[in-house]
Amino acid sequence: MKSPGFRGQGMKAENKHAKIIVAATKVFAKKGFFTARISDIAKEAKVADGTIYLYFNNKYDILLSVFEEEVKKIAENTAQLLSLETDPRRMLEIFIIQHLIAMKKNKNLAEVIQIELRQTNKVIKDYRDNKFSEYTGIIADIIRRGQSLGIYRSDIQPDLAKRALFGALDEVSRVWNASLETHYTVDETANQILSMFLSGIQLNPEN
Amino acid sequence: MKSPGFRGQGMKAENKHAKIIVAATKVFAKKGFFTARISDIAKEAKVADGTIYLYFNNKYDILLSVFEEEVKKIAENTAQLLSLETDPRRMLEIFIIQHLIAMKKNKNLAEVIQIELRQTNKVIKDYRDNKFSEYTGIIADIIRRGQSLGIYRSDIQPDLAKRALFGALDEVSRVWNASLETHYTVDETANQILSMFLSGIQLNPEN
DNA sequence: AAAACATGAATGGCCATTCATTCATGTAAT
DNA sequence: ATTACATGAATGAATGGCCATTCATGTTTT
Repeated sequence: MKSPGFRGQGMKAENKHAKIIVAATKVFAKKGFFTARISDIAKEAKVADGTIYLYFNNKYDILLSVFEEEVKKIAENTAQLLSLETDPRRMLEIFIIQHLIAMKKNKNLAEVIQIELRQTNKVIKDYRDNKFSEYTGIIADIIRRGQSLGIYRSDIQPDLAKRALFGALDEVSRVWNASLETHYTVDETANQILSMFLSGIQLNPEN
Repeated sequence: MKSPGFRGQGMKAENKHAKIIVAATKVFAKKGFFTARISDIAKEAKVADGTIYLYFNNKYDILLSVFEEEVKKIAENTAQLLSLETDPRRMLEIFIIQHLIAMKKNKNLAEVIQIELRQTNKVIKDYRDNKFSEYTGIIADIIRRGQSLGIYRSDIQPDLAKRALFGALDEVSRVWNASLETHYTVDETANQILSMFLSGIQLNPEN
C-alpha cells in the first residue's frame, strides 16, 4: 500500500549520487570536512550510511567530487558567458559578477571551495589542480588578452593578478558566510572590486 | 653528568610554553589542525604528550594561542612601523610588504592563519575575532585616513577594500606554500599588488 | 620532604568503513 | 498469470583503529 510514486528499497539508482553530493555540500559547509560525519551526510541525503559507499570510495572522495563538480559548473557557465564578449574590461566584470553570484547563491559551495583549498590540500595537495586552476586561469587569460590589446598595463603579471583578484573575491565571500556583519550586495561588491582592479590595471585610467 | 646548560626532566618551566607554541605552529602548518596529532607536537617540542596539557587546556586551545600570539606579533610590528609614517600611500606599502615578509619568513604561520580562519572558525566562530580583525582593521584605517586627506577615492568602502586587499595577500601567500610553482619575490609581489591597489584607490592616478 | 613538573602508558569515545541481511524488481518456468 | 528463482540496491548494526585526554608514577627543585 505505497502511495503513488513511492519507491521502497531496491529502487533504481536514479539520483542518489546527486542527492548525496547536494547533502554533502551542505554538511561540509556547515561543519567543515573533518567535523562532518558520514552519518550526517547520510541523514541529510535521506540514505543509509552504507549507501554512500556504493557511490563514493571514501569521505575524501566525496569532498573531491563536490569540489570538482561544482567548480566545473561555475567554470562552464562563466566560460559560456565570456565567449559572447570581447572587451577585456567587460569580461573581467562578468567574471567578478558571476563568481560573486555563485558564491552568494550557494554559500555551501563557497565554504567547500575554501575548505578544499586550505585544509585538505595539505593531504593530497597535487593531483587535482585541474578544475580549479582551470577556473582561475580564466582571469589570467582575460588579462593577457587585455594586454595584447593595449588596454591593460603590460607590466602586470597575469598569474599574480589572477591570484590577487581571486583572493579578493574569495575573502569577500568568506566573510559573507562567516560573519554576522551586514554586508554589501553582490552588485555593490562587484562594482567596488571591479573598479579597484580595473583602474589599477588599465593602461589609461579614465576615472 | 649533564653537559653545562643541559637540563633533564623537571627543569624549571622556562620556555616550555614557547617551545610548544613553536612546535605546534610547525606541525599545524605541515599537517593541518585536524590531521596533526598531539603526539606529533609533543615530539617536535621534545616534550611528553602529557606535558602539553600542563600548558594548554586542549588541542584547540593550542591553535588559538598560536594564532593569537602570532597575529599579535605581526600587528604590533606593523603598527610600530606605521606610526612613523603619515603618507597613506606609503603606509599601504608598508602594510603589504610587512605582511608578505611575515608570511614568507614564517610559512608555518601563514598556514595556521589560513586554517584558523577557515576551518575552525566554523566551530567556535565568534568569540575570538579580536586580534585578527584588529589586524585587518589597520588597512581600513589607512584607507580612511587617505580618504580624509583627499588622496584615496571617497567612493571606496574601506571595509570592503580591506577585505579585498587582505584576500589578495592571503591568496598569494597560500600559493607560496601550497604549490611547487616558481613564484615571485616578496618585493616583486608587493610592488605588483601595491600598484594594482593604489592606482585603483588613488583619487588622481599618476602612473 | 613538600611542592612543582614532567612523563607516557592506559583509557575511552568517536566515527569511517564493512558486510550480512532484507526486499523490490526483473526474469523464467509452469 | 501465478509461482519460483535471481539480482543487486539499500540498509544500519557491528567492527576496529585512531588519538585526545587523563592520571598514577617518577623526578627535580626548594
